[in-house]
Amino acid sequence: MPRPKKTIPKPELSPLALELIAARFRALSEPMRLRLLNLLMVGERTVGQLVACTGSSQANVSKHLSVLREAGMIAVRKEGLSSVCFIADSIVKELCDMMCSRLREEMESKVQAFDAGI
Amino acid sequence: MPRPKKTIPKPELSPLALELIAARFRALSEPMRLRLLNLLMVGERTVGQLVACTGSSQANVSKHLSVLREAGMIAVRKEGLSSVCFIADSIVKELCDMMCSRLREEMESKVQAFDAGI
DNA sequence: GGATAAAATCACTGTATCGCCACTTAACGA
DNA sequence: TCGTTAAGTGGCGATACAGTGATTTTATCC
Repeated sequence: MPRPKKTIPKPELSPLALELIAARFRALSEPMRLRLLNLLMVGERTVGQLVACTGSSQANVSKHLSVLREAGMIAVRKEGLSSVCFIADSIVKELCDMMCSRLREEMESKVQAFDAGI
Repeated sequence: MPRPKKTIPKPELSPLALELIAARFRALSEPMRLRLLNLLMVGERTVGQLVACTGSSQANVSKHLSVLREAGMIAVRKEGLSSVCFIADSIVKELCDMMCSRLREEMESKVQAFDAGI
């Protein structure tokens, strides 16, 4: 058997699958959470550092981090009093880069259309 | 100049960029919209067909479609009385496939951990 | 023009969530 | 044990959004 994993025919996604996928996209659907992820892409940071970087309240940052944690996108390591956060899923960077470059493409094509006199 | 496009250093995303990226992920953050996109991946469909396939109300489907349209993910072509919807951005399939396979990986690894006796 | 069908839009309700404030919990040091 | 600091949690008000029903717009046919 050369192919132990059968390719999924994907006739239709189950309600559970839809909800799980939606939940992960939902975690990426808030600017503040994207900002936190963007900061964490540089390197791991404590919650306090993220609070300082964003200028938001500690409670708010903590809540957003827990959303990202439940979505499996970040993980937390305790170090003394601090909690060190880091990206736990490489898909985060891929997804954001993909979306970001796509937006850039679209905007540039709009500029071109504008310049072309449309 | 071999590199007319400078690579983006990405020190930090602007608030506008964050909002635009978040908005696109938000469009993918609802099960019903994912379901509509999933149906459209098979081929183009009229609004009425999508209403029939999903079993949801016409008003609801119409609203979700307009969200997807504003996000640039689908486009609509008028054909007589009907509006034919189709995927307008190939990134949709990429993003959903990526998320879907990642979820599958995670679940399978959980099953393995379970079988291993954790 | 009038009737009909398809889709969009409006008005409304219930629910979810963002941000803030206050409080609690957890971990370290004196 | 007490005090301090870091982070998590619960409550609250405002806002956003999903879903529904009713209405309006748009296009076709008679």
